[in-house]
Amino acid sequence: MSADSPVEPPAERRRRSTGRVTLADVAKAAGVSPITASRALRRDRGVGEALVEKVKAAAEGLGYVPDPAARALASSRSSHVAVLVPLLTNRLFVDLLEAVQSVLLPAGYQSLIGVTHYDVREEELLLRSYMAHRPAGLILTGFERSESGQRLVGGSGLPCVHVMEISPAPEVYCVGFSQQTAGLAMTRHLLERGRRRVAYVGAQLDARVMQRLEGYREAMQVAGLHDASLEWLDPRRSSIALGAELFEALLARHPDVDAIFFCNDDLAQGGLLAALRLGIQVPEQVAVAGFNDLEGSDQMLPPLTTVRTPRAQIGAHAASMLLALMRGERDVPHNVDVGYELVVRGST
Amino acid sequence: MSADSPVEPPAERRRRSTGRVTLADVAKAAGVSPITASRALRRDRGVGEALVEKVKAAAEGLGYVPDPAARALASSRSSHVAVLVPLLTNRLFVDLLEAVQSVLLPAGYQSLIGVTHYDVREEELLLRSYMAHRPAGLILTGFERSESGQRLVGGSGLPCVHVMEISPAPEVYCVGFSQQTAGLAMTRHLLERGRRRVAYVGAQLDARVMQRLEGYREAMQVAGLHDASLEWLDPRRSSIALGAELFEALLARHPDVDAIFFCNDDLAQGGLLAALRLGIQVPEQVAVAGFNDLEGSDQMLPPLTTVRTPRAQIGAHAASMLLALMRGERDVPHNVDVGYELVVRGST
DNA sequence: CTGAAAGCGCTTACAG
DNA sequence: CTGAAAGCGCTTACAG
Repeated sequence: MSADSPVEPPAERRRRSTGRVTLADVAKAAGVSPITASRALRRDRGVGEALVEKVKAAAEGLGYVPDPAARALASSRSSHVAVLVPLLTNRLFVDLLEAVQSVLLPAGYQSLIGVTHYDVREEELLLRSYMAHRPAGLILTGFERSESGQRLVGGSGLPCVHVMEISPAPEVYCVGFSQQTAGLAMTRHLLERGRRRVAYVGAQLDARVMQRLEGYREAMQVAGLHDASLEWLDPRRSSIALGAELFEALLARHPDVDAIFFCNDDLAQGGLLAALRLGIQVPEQVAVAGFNDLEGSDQMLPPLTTVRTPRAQIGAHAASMLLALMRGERDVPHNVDVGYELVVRGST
Repeated sequence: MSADSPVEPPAERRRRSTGRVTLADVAKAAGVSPITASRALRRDRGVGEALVEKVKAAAEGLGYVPDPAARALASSRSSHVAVLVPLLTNRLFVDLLEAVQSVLLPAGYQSLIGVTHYDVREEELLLRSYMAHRPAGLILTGFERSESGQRLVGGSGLPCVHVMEISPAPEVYCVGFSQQTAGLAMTRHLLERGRRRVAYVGAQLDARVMQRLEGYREAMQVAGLHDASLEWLDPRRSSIALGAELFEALLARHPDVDAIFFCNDDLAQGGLLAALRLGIQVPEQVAVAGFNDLEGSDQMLPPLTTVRTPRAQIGAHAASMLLALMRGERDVPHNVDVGYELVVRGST
């Protein structure tokens, strides 16, 4: 055996072996061709059950790990799924991502997480950069994007699932709920509690915040109580501090307001803390409602009434849907409405 | 031109072109060989400035995007950096990640984000799976990992930067601060305020929480005030609700406690809310301190005294350090201490 | 149901 | 400073 060494150098020098256990090694060990080994491992078409077992055993024994790069190059499809969310600082999207990962990872897919900061230009750059990695699929938040971003997605022909919103469009896959209906439901709840001067406070002003506003408007108009001066829209990033600031400013300007519907729980928590600071009674003087049921909302004084949004369910369902699309399944439902839940606590 | 079609099919049928603009196209357009084009684009070794410009122009003109899979396969090094954090539900790590991404993305690297849930077995699985992608580098949180996780990292020979903690070990790269010293500083602050019965409340009990505990112990022992029954350690996940629960339980058991040092701000916020609910005066009856300066801490009643941890700086610095290591730079500083800041507010 | 050949798009290792 | 050849580790497209 040691006799080989002196003769081989020239050949050896040419090689660039990475020391990796390769599919060829597995095939040799199993006594089949590399193609068969490849097919057996991927459970592709018919390969005799006996062979599949033999190949799997060989792979196991050698500690074979398929090379994603080689696979991607040969098949022009990687094991990556690009997942784009607006923010990681909103717990909502973290919960969504965790659920997505919990479905995708066991299925052999890696998530490439992109944070768009609610900026369509940033999203487009991310899309462009991630597309170069030939992802196997896409998960995108909502439907708001730039023209060319849209084209990138459409032109790629890649399976794509949109999350958080729903859409009747048949050419689009989505998992979410009607933000507008949820906004309507919360406003109705406040009206049913006897509130008349109900304000809506929105920040960030992304599409979903505006859809909730639509629901609020509809409920207020139906009740004949709509007053445009009670719509407070601030483009700044949603936060506890901003909620406190807007709560104080709104009540200074409109002392007769008897309920505030904040578009997100962090704002509402800030509002509740401001009320404590200012000695304003909640809900006696003013009722406070939020959206999303974020951490801490149930601990506030008083506990915050809000809309619980099933983001974990959305993430898991979207990932499963994407898996089905990537498998090439036909008649996958396009539009999945997972609903929402009104959670009434002490603040209203 | 249309005359070609009838003759070519057999050859065409063999091809599997993806329609992508390839390096060969760029090389042809620039009138150089693919190798030269490759080197020019990567700014590898000497390629005439004139040629570099010509190649770049050609690439630009054709809209060339390098194929990461092909690059990874040929060089056995991808453009991925694996970044492992314990949790995304702690804002701390989100801030860290954002900073890492903001440095890595412009440099052409993608982050593969892995969430370990403070579980060394989960971390090991992630490591194993990410290693298959031949990442160009690693960013890991802390030093606590399984034997085989350790071996995976060490054996790979990959550049690796550890974040959040520091270590004098010369073979290890890290960016962080001394958690123990920070814990010591906060405890001293409470003692200087005249507090004598200072409790430490920790949850999760990961390495850093225990290091802060060490600092607390040291300060208490030096002051001759250490009392082991005032160390409250709960393995459950840190949260606002848990902080409220532990605050109430601790004061019920030890009514003489005059200060509580929570290992994280979410716990402390919960403690503050519980105090409000129970009518316990903060800081008069009991002072409350937290750690990390998370969102909302400055909005609490009273505002929370805490330790501001420069996680954005840590993330950015770690990413730059990794970039230097991946470039093969020598004498990169091993151990970067970015410090921390005691933020004294109304709660102490 | 299985396999020999070619190719995916790059870079490494040698030469010149 | 530039290039022709080979190879990275897989899978696709054809055959049988």
